[in-house]
Amino acid sequence: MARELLGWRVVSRIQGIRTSGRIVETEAYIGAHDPACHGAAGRTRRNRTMFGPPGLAYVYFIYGMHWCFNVVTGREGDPEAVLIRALEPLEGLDAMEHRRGRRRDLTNGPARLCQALGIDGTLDGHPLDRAPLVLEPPDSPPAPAPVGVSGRIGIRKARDWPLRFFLTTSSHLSSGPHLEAAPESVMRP
DNA sequence: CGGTGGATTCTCT
DNA sequence: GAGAATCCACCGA
Repeated sequence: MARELLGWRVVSRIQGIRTSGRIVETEAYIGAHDPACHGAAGRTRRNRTMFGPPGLAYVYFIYGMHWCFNVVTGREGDPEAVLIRALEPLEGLDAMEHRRGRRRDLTNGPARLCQALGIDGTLDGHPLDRAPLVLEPPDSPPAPAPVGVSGRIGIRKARDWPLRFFLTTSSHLSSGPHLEAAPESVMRP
């Protein structure tokens, strides 16, 4: 599902402002046997949405100041989700710039894209087939694009599991030292 | 450009 | 009380 979601669009309508972006980078968190998955240690108040039915938004707060947005993908009871790590901005660029307080680096990072689209904890558990936060499929047929795979970013446990997926030609991927940290783990299907 | 450390709050042990 | 699926300002080259 993490690979499949590349090319889909995330559309938000927050405070009457429409913003959207195309998914270019994702990470998979694959359930109770995945040590890096929030659901690995069982159901808690924080991660309960992960255990719900697929199609919900799992939004969690991290590092004292950031929100991150996941798409719940597992069956009810299975804590599986896809973290949306980067978008290509499409609509509402001015609103994104205003929310982010800068004109670059609007959506290249999981917390950055949440800030740009106005996503916060009030949307945790929201079904993604309706406003104010909607997941839309790509235009059919989707243009073929090379997909890169690497280890996941910013975690300690199971860091080398090849569960990060990205459109290699995108100029909107998450930046920083992480991207170059493990070039040998990047492969082309 | 790369490296470093601070911000800041919530959750669970 | 530790640590977290992060970001940003700042530093030096």
